[in-house]
This record gives sequence, C-alpha cells and structure tokens, in this order.
Amino acid sequence: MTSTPPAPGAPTADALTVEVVELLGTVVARYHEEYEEAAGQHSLTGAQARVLALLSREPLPMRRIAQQLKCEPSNVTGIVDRLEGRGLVERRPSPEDRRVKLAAVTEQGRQTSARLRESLDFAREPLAGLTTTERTLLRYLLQRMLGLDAAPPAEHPEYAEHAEHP
Amino acid sequence: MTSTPPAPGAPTADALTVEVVELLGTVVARYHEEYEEAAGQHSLTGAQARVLALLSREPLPMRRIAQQLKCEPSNVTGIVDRLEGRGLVERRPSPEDRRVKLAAVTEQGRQTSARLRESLDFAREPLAGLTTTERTLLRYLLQRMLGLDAAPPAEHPEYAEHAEHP
DNA sequence: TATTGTTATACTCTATAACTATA
DNA sequence: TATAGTTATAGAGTATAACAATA
Repeated sequence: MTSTPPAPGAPTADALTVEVVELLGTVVARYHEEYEEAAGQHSLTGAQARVLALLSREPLPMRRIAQQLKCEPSNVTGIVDRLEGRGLVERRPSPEDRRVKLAAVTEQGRQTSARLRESLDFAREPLAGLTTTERTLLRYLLQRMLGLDAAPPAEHPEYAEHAEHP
Repeated sequence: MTSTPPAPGAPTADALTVEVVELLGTVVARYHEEYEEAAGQHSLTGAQARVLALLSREPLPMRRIAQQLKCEPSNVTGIVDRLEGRGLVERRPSPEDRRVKLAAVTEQGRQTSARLRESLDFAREPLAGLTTTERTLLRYLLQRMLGLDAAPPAEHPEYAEHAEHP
C-alpha cells in the first residue's frame, strides 16, 4: 500500500496514471472496433470510411487526403479508386493548378457518409450513462489532455451541483 | 445560438456529446499514432507489438490470441511466425491438449516488450498536464463510460479541493 | 463428429521508388 | 528544377475456405 512516490527524474508513471492509461487503451480499442464495424455495415474499410468522412466536409486534393490519413500519397490513389468505383466519390480537375485532382463526394457518397455518421454514434452507447455535468467535465479533461487549453467548467467544482440545465 | 434541443425519440446527439465524441476521436487517433510509432522504433508492426505485449503476460494458445486481437485464427499464424522468426516468441506444445500450441515470449521477447512498454508511455506526455485530482476524475469518468460502475472520487466534487495528496 | 492450428487464396492498406504531366 | 498524381512492387494484416492432427 505504499503510495508509489514518483522517483525524481525517473520517467516512471505512478499507479493512478498507469490506470488511466489502461482505461484510455480500452476506450481506444472499443472506439476502433465500433468504427470498423460501422464501416463494414456499409461495405467500407476503415480507411475508406475515413476518407469518405473527410470528403463529406469539402473536396480535397489527393495530397491533402494523404496528409490527413498520415500515409503516403501513393496509397490514396487506390483508396479513392475504390470509392470512385462504387460511385461514392469523383475526381475533378482543380481550376487553379492542372496538376492537382480534387476528390469530392457524389450525392450518393454524401448520403452514405451521413448514414455512416449516424451508425457510428459512439455518442449514445458509451456516453449515455454520463450526466451533462460529467460530459462537461470529460470534455474539459480531454481538452487539457490534448493541450487545447480550455476554460474549466467552473472555478469551483460545486458548479457540478447546478449544471444539469445547459 | 439555439441550444440544439434533443429531438424526442430521435437518436440525435446534443452538441456537448458531439464535442466529446470528437475529442475522443482525436485522443484515439493520437494514441494510435504513438503506438504505431513506438512499435516501429522496435521494427514491429502494431499487430506484432500487441501480440508481444499479450504474450509478455502469459503464454497463450493461438486461438486465444485471435480472440484477443478480434481476428481470424488463421491470421495469428503469420504474426507469430514473424515474431518467432525474430526470436521474440516461441511455440510450445500444450501438456493438456496435443492439438494446441502455446505461444510464449522468449527472454529476448520479454526484454523487447519491456522496452516497448516504456517507449509507449502515453502516460507522461498527454497526462502530464493533469493534476492528481483531474486524473482521478478522468479515471472515474472513463470507468463510467466503459460501464465499469466505479465509485465516484467523492460524494461532492468539493473533494477536488483537497485531493492533491493521495 | 468437433476442434486446433495451418495452408492457400484474395483483398486492402502500407511504404518505397520510378514515371508523367504540369508548374 | 520542383511538385501532384500515378504506377509498380513488395510486405503485412485481414477474411474465407479447405486441410491434417487430435480430441
């Protein structure tokens, strides 16, 4: 029951941190499973679903897609090929630079993307059990984890007592 | 500035929930990037690193590995083959059932696994900015998300004011 | 007959390198 | 010459189906 004192200078993580990291690992795993499953229900691979979601926001040059996917540009060719082969995406020339091709969702692609977005509502299932207060708190903690320097829900946590009505 | 009223009966997620889901997505993405990168530093793929981590706890029948990875057993053959080819893992016969083969880490595999575990310390980097109180809170919220029905840090959030000394 | 692990096959994603057409 | 996209190639993960050894 020793309190695992943080060894000075050592990179050792304390027990609490290790626990949180493991929980994050579990959340990450579940998130991915559900994402792949939702994509599969629309006969899409994970990568295809991600590109479709990206393009449903705005048309993008192939190069930009690669940057978003953090993969080599050559790989995007095949992924977009397959989406295009199914009529979900199309390639357009860029008006500004004749070297670039813009990938854009078709109307069918837009619909598929919308249905996909619904079916991958990690929202309800995992978050349903949390109150508004807890979700607000979780948002804050995740923002801080990501270095987004967010404003705390309130100066004092008592806020939680009265925050049920957003 | 309308408050996005939850449509009755509709599965629509409110704005706060959507925000939390997107943050989770970002955390998931970063977690994966770091995991793959850490694995790559040891010339391992993500799947290989996961199997190695699994086996560093205890030897496992091939079938069990597949269950943990949520993939078909036939795929495990190749992954273990590659780990075995590098001397990180070995196959042993099961004393109980001559059909099953137990995959187990070698001494070298154990060491690689340990070094891998250190280098993928998502712990410090993302969590370093959080206080003990915040980490405790985050642990609680993640546990609730996962349906682990955890005990709250305290009945009243004021606890946070005095929780700095675990 | 059922189960374990494997092999064979096909598809997708991935990185690398070379090619083309533009700039 | 530099850049955008593509092609070619090879390695890895994945699912499916068929197989041998064992239960």
